[in-house]
Amino acid sequence: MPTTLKEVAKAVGVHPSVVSRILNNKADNYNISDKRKDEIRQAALDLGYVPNISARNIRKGNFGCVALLLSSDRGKSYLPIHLLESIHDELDKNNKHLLMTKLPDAHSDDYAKIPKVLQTLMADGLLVDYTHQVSEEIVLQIEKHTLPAVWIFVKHDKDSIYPDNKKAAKFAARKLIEAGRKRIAYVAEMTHFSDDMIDLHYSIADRYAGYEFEIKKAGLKPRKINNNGKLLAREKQVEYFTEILSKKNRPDAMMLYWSSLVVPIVQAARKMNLRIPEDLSLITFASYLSQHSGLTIDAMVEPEIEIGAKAVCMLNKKIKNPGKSFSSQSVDFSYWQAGSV
Amino acid sequence: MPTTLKEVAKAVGVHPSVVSRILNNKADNYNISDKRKDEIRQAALDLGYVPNISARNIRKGNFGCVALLLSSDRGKSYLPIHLLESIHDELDKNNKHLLMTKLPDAHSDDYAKIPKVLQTLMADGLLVDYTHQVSEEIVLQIEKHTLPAVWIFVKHDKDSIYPDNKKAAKFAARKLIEAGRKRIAYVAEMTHFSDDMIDLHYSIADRYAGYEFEIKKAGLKPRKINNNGKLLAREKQVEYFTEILSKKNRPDAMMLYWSSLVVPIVQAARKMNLRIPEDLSLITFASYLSQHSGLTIDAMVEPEIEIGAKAVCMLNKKIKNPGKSFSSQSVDFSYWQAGSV
DNA sequence: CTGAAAGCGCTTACAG
DNA sequence: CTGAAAGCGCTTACAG
Repeated sequence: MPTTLKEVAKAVGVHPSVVSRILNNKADNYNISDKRKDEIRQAALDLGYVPNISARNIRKGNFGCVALLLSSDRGKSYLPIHLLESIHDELDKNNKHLLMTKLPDAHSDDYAKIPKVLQTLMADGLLVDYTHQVSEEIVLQIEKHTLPAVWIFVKHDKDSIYPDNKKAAKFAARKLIEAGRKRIAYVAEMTHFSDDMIDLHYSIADRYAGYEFEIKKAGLKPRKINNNGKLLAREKQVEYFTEILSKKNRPDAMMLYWSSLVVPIVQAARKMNLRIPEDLSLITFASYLSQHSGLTIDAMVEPEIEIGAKAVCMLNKKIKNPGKSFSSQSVDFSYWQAGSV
Repeated sequence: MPTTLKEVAKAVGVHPSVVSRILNNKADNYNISDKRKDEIRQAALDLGYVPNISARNIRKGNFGCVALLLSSDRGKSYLPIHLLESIHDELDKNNKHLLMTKLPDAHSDDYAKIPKVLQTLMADGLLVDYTHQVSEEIVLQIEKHTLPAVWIFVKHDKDSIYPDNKKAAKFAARKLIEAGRKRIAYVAEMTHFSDDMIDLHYSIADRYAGYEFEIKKAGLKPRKINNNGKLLAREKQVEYFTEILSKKNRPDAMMLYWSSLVVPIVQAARKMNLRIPEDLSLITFASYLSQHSGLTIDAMVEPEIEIGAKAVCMLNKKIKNPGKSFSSQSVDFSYWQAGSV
């Protein structure tokens, strides 16, 4: 069993409160001799004393901890390492810890577990990372819960931090227009979403809207490539894009919903002997990490670091002002240039 | 301030201990009437009562929590989402929470913070994910620490869970040999490691060793492609591989240290009009996620889910048997077939 | 300078 | 069936 404060005190022959004061540097007002301080600190070290945080927390009345709530379903929450690190670092500045928690999803058997999970959480606040629209029930459960919560990658009126997808899409479209492209297509995601997902992520609508807006403004015609909304197996994708690129009136530029589309499109382009960017300009949305993992295509990069930091800031404010809500904030994408436009 | 047990008790007009017993289902032996049970549960619900976990933990003498220790340095720890989820799920089965903690690295200014971080951790055990050899100092700090620890993705004699890279490399080499390839090259990583990293990850040696073993066994000649150990900018990589593939005696198969090498090699192959796999067979090491993010190359896939689960198992055993060590365990890669061999 | 005491919110033998 | 009490390990006014 771990050493307690009492044991350290006994070893030195003083009262536990003295040890506590010295170890917590609350002794400045008391003119305790350096000798005694050293003596006590050394004893704590020798005995391998580690303060019991639970005991401390119970006194302080908080947990010094924030929980990151994730979906259990693969694909329903988005947790790139940079987001995680940024959340951690920002919490660390406030001497708070980060707790990871997957919440059972609506259709799962464990659904009834949610309240239990939320109850057993040792956290002062919640960071909710449900990338895709989550069931009403979960939202309700979380809002009903006493803990302050901030939502990330989701567009709510209040208490959310999300990337400005529409603005980024406009920016990307303008890049392609400025490059002199005339037949600029938008390629929607085709593989990521399962059929039973009714509520789609806001980025799906917003990216297209931004694209459409700029294209029309430039007097061009929007074209959406999405295989009629049907999923397409990985193997079939190259074929699909090859066909599109072999038409007479083929696109001379493409804007991709997500970087997973890059591989089949680049393969199709090479098959058709189309040079990038001379014959075909490409720009995609991508994760921050893509910049460092060999993406050779220009990208609108998710502002994961900033989102993490801002979310923690907002959550801290909510923790300090219980019951208060804050306006949601959008964050701009950054632009990663790789010579494909 | 949150509702306490006492307040619930007062609302119903009973003693706090009664409420505690009923809410924790310890009331079976006491024949408490269903009516009273319902009454108390309802009151707890109405008042939004959430038990204070710190208070509970302090009584139980543990934290119900395990900390995952990560490096602060990008690239020094490897945290794919499936590993994280698997760790979470396995802990969840044991009603334990997961705490994320980045530890300052040896060369950082915050280095002195390590002991403090370790001290302030509310955890019953440590899962250490320092993918690359970590400084002696950190190892020492962690071993000195009273908490039981398990290391993942690292090959120690004791208390570690790691993937069997040598075995996987042998398997991959055999695949290429069985496909009738004669000029099988091994492509070492060139971009990931900075110059100042002296201790390299064991996978670097082990993968090459496995490859070399099988190649020699088959009477073939090992060839290592690594640009003389020098880093190569992304842009230069396609050039580099194009040159290699344009030689008369070019490789007819390649085994890649990591999937980040796929893009430049595939691009170079297309430039040279080499068909995959007819003219060039490829097989790479990759993360579990790659299978779902459009990797079109056969891969030895990191067993992230199994590693997470096994690490948690071992850690649980260590928590139950303080001071005891366990033999390290290796875990096999799985093989992802994508038609490139 | 130091100690005795109260108390954070909870659980659990123990007594009735 | 229920209550009074002790105690988990700590911190912090309060008293000396």
